[in-house]
Amino acid sequence: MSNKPTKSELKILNVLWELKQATVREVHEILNDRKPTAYTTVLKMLQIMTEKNLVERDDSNKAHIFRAKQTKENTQKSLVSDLIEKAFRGSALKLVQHVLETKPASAEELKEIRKLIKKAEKKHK
Amino acid sequence: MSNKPTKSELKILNVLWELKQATVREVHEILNDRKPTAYTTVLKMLQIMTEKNLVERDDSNKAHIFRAKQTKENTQKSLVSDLIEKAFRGSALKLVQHVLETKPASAEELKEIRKLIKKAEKKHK
DNA sequence: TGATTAGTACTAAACTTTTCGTAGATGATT
DNA sequence: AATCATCTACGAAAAGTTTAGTACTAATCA
Repeated sequence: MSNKPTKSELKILNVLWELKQATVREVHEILNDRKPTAYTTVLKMLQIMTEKNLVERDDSNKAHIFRAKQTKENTQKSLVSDLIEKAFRGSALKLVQHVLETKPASAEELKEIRKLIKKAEKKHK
Repeated sequence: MSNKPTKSELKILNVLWELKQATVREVHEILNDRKPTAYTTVLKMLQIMTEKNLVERDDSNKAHIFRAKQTKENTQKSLVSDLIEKAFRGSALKLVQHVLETKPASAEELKEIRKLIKKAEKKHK
């Protein structure tokens, strides 16, 4: 459950999560808009990701269809764990602190976070 | 303000932040305990980091002395921004949510986070 | 002073990740 | 059937990162 995708694997995963599933062409179209990229580059990445089991492939049609193997949530969790470990030496607090300072949350988001804390505090009871 | 250090650069930065400043030897001793590493590997990394301006070097003595150029806090902030951008598409809330779920915070830490929220909410007034 | 120790510089290999060209296969079109 | 468009497979170059050996230099010590 902790296969950390690389930077460009993550770009592809984001597209797949968005579209649920996609062909190489579809992924390519989106990524190519953001940054010019050869079609075969995306293809190759998806092949590698299939080998790494980051993605699954349905090859029953000519144009293979790809799906992310992990949910966005699980992947995000593993990225967060990684960051906490490597840059925050285990202090979740510090990370939250930085988030709140770096990305000023909206009033609603803050309310939402409050809820999460209440929930977490209950666990401590 | 947004030069993202690589994995092993971060290992070195962590040592420098801890010691405030250090020679290659000092950094090497600590890293080598965790994972056997040649002295010159650490030296080379510090040279590269000097070029990248991640670190500054005082070469007035024979054994050069290195200091991190960015504070731990600033670097952490930039790593968090990067993660939010790349994996959370801007949703700070989601990140906090994952942190609270992934790394169960202590009661004290939760109290601390509450404070931060209050502070953030004041800004919205 | 001659030998030893502790240091930096430089080079390059090894490894990882990203990129893309070329070839060949498959399916659609006329 | 011949042509054209679209696709996958494969190989390998390019780029980025990490590792460590060798050479040279400066300081120390016996």
